[in-house]
This record gives sequence, structure tokens and C-alpha cells, in this order.
Amino acid sequence: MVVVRDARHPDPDEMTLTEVMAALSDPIRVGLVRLLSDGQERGWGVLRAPVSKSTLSHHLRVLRDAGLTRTRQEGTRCYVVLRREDLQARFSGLLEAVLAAADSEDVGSQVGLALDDAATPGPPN
Amino acid sequence: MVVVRDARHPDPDEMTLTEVMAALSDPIRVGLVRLLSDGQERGWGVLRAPVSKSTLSHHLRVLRDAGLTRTRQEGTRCYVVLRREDLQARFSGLLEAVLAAADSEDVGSQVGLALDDAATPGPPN
DNA sequence: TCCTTTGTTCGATGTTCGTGAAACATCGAA
DNA sequence: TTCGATGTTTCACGAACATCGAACAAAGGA
Repeated sequence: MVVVRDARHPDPDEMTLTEVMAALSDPIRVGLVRLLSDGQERGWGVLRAPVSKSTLSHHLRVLRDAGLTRTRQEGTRCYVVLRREDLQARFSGLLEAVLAAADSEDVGSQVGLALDDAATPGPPN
Repeated sequence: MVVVRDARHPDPDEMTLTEVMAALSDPIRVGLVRLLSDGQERGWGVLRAPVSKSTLSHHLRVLRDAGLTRTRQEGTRCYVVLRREDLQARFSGLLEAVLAAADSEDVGSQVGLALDDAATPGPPN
């Protein structure tokens, strides 16, 4: 997956509001953001969503391009983390408001973690 | 414009986060929201955007369907107002965060008011 | 009654989006 | 080097979207 090397991670000042809003207009992507909202870095592999591998990859790309998440590659695996601080710096209060609304509405509840290592805190030992 | 009679104005609890986010993922619609953010009711006719009449009508419909604005008809004219309280009730803090971000980025600056009665405060006397 | 004003709705068109299957690229292990 | 695991990219497709011009509908005025 050569892509991660090309991974575009916009700086806070390169993020655009409309791109972020568009990224958050899909339930699956909102679900992914909710999943990552605890600040924990998650392995790509533990993410579970009712879509194919390629579609999930697409959604993660949209989130990354918008600046919502950061993807890190380690060996053959990828890890995703929410860019809370950067988002706060650029769009103060937006993420919190979205997360609160998403929780109250339970948006993207179809998205979850693999039952086994559901707590995968990051890179394996 | 018989349409206003069919106008769908969702209750706060009928609004969905993803629909609101989608509505705010277009610069012109964000511009319209910014224009209405002072709480003033504006006449359809004073709204200026670099799109055709039908496209503007479409954008206003998207905003209305998402619950962001309320449209009122008076005689042959229409008036639009931002539903700040309802949005606050349903998505606490979201609108404020979006408006702040939109201002700092100057999203939708192409949207404006007619030069003449730019301050049309509502129904004409 | 006829005409003007004001928006809405109806095609039509080109673009973007969400989706999956399949091919591909990269890394680590055998 | 060969193989398996892990994601990414390409391709294709239907649906949704942004856009416009034209037709339409409702309310007021001449």
C-alpha cells in the first residue's frame, strides 16, 4: 500500500470547512470519527464497517484528505488516529459539537471494532 | 410559487446530523447561512448569489429541508430566516462553531444582499 | 380579465459520490 | 525468492448533486 507514502495530511490552515463538512456528511465516516474520538490510535484491521475493504479505504481517505485523521504506516499495517488538536486549532468547538450530536443520534453505530483485540491501543508490542 | 405551502420544516428532533452537514458542505449554502446569521429575516429577492434563480431556489430548499432555515410566504414574496434556537436545541454549539469557522475562512463570500434595500428587515411596511 | 412579479418545478446535462470486484503494491515471514 | 497478509488503486456502475433554461403557478395590480 504505497498510498500512505503519498498520504496527504493537510496542515490546520489548509483544511477547509466545506471539505470537513462533506467528510462528515456520511454516517459511516461519522461512525469512524466517533470510534476514534477517545484519542486512541486504532489499527486499520480492527475497524469494522458494513462495507467492503475498498470502500472503507475510500472513507478513510476522505477523512484523511479533509484533515480529520492521520494515518501512520508501520510495516505492513496502518494506524489511524483522530487529529483532535489540529481540528480544535482550526475549527474551534466544531468537533465537540459534532460528536455530541452524533452521540445523541447514534450516527454510524454500524461502525465498530473487531471483537477480539477491540482495544488495540496502537502498534503491537 | 405554490411550493411554500408544501414546505417541509422538520422539527428539531426530526433533523439529522448528516443532512445538516451535507447542507453545509456547499459554499453557497454556507454563505446564505452566514448572511442570515444575524437573525434578521431576509426577503428572497434581496439574496444575491452567482447562480441562477432556480439554483438558488434549490439551495434554499436544501437548507430548509435540513432544518436550517424557515421560509415564510407573504403575498407573492418569501422571507427566509435562520432557525437558530431550533438548531441550538438539537445541535448544541454546532452552528456557532460553523459560523466561526466560516467567518475565519470567509466561506461563501460570493453570497450577498442586493445593494439597495440591503437591510430589508422583514416584511415591507 | 390580462399582465407582471415572484419563486417553484421540470427536464436535461455534466459532475461527484458511494460502492464493490479485481488487480496491484508493499512488507514480513517461510 | 516465493508466499501470505494488508491496504490502496483502478474500473465500472447507479444514485445523488449542482446547474441552467424554460415552463408553470399563485398573488396583485392595471
